[in-house]
Amino acid sequence: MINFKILKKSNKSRARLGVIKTPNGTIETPAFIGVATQATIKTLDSKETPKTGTQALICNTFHLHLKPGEEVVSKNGGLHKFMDWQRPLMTDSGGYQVFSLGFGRDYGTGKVSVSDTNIQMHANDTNKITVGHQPKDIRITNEGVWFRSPIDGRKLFIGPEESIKIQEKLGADIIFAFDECTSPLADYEYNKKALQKTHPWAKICLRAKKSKQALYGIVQGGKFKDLRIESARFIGSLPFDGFGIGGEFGGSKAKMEKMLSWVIKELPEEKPRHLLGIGQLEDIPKIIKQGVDTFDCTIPTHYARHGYAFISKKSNVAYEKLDMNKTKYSKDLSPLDKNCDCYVCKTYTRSYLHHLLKSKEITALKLLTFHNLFYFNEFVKKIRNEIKNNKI
RNA sequence: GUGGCCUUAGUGUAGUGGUAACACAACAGUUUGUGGCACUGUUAUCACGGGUUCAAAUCCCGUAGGCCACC
Repeated sequence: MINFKILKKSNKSRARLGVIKTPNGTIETPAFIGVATQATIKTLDSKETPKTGTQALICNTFHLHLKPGEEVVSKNGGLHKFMDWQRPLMTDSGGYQVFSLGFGRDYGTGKVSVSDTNIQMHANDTNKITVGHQPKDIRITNEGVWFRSPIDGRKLFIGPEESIKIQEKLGADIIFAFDECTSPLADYEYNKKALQKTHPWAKICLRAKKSKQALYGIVQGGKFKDLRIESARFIGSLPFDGFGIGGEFGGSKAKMEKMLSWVIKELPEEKPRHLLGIGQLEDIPKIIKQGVDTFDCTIPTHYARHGYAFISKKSNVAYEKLDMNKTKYSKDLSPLDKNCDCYVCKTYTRSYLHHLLKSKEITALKLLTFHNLFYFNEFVKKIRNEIKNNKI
């Protein structure tokens, strides 16, 4: 059960300011949701994470089903107690793993765009995936998906009903419908057929849910306008508590904005919208202007573990990405970001962080994770203020 | 003093006649509903000087430096 209140609508864009009330606290929107796939923000514990300004987390059904299993989580008193996070919590349905462990892995592609090297590798592969194709390691049927466990190789089936049952045992405040996330390499026909699975699955998810958890439906349709609109109309007409927007967006930022503009117009105004798995810093103002209320993204935490820090820039460019592995930081006595109020920036020099990274100390990953999350949350907080002050 | 062995990218090594390989480092890039340090590139006239050969890191001679054994 959640309650979404819109406090203010921008008159310059579709952006809006709001509050999502959950049984475990509130989320001020627009909000960045931290990715805690395995029931933790990697390197941080549940006492540290709130200090980054992170309001809510999203865990993953597929991963937690495999390890430790929803029964274990349930015996621990549910996800909130298990991970000591008495704040808003979401679980992703496992639908993304249909892509990431399937065609995503087969072709080495991300979901947003095919990277430069992959563009060359797959120059002739656009629309390569068409109706009838199956990924190597998983099998997608009308009823659900047969996965092979990355842990011990055993086969396991997850369909809409299974996903909901698992998510009920996990016990997050907001759960997601099971969907098929398609690849950027999939053609129109494939995406059309995928909707013929995702849409019935959405209804099954609604019927299967017995708990009072909030359930979000997920809009798919790839980069194709009529499919996106069809999906948004269908999913938007069902009695979900909110809506996720998933899948791939045609490879460029401009197309992502366009896709959002098609979809969001079709969704009920009064319900929250969550954009799944986006965004980089430059994406965030754009998606908020399109009317996105919450979004999750691995960028701040994932990059931190590769040694990158996001910092503010003096010039008018929004931000800068520092690779703290570079030798040039070995004697740099300045903080990561002198405009940042997080304790990492108040305490340590770049020189120290560089040293920790080169020494392969896990503290390096922790400090960078903390700073990056803090930076992202501050970034979004500023945008909330801009909406409040009629600037966007 | 005599005999033997060694010298290949910043570092450590592979390569015993056909136009230099690997690891780490360095440098440049990638990462969007998370494989916890990944991926993709770039970087050497093979100690120096001669010689043999169509062809030399590779064979021969000399020089320099290093290691070992013996007197």
